[in-house]
Amino acid sequence: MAPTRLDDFPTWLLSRSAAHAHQLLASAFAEVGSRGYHYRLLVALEDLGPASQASLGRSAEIDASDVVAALTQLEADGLVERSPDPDDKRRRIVSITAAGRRRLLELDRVVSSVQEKLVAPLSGAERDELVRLLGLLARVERED
Amino acid sequence: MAPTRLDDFPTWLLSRSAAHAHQLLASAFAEVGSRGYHYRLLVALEDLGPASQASLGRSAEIDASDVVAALTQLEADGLVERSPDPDDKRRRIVSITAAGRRRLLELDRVVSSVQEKLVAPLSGAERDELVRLLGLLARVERED
DNA sequence: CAAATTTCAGTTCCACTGAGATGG
DNA sequence: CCCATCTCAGTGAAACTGAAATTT
Repeated sequence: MAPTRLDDFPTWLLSRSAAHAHQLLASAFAEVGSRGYHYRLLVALEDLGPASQASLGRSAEIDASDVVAALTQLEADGLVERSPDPDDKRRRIVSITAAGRRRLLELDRVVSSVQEKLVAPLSGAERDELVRLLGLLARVERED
Repeated sequence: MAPTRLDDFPTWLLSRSAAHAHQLLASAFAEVGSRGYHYRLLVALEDLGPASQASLGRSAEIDASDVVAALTQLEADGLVERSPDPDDKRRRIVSITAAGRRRLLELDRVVSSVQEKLVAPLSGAERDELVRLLGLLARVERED
């Protein structure tokens, strides 16, 4: 055992790779004037259709307090709309606008190109295997 | 292509897994009154022997300004010592103490048990493959 | 009453930037 | 003059906590 080298620890490798991925994503988003939260919320909106802020937060795995601020920005950019829910007055129903859909398609391209850049050193089979293995870790995580 | 689902993106899976790993590590370190930076600096000290703060930072991949604060804590706990470098008065030479070595062994055990917990859902072969694939990503990263 | 939603304010952690002082 | 080192101060994103108001 060589406990002095971090480079074989799964935790270390994961942390390094994720930091790299995060940096690629953050700078790619920044180049088009967006952020990870914005993309994730737009994705959740397309998945769910018009939805409450709380359910969007659960779907995008973003804390409720952060959802408020991010949606305020998206609303200011005309990408989403908030309206009161007539059936439940606690809720505000959020829907994506036409501009929001266009923006999402644009961000999809940005994200896809980042994926490509990230896994560039791997073969097709290796990419699939990486996704499969990480999926196994994520699945267990989710069961906690 | 289904661009609306994040769950197949390597960046997303990496982020989720790394967050999980980080949480496991952080709480394991916290239980014994330590932190990731402390462990990484102690490892770097064992790798390099007595070294300047700047070189420790490069080895542990910790920003110079953060190295200062972390070493101040380690010094307060008696785990490292700082002394002026007679040959280069800009430098402070950091060395690990006997208590620091004992601490490092203890933290090695903590870290090892976290690795085990993290990759528990994978078979031995799968663990090796995950490490290999992440290593490929990390290697390219390092060449930038 | 308990629970859910929205919101604000504040905190923590990590990683970085900028600047200044010292010295090579 | 330029570069490296150490240090402090401050910034910014991500994620969270606590609390309050409203409504179910």
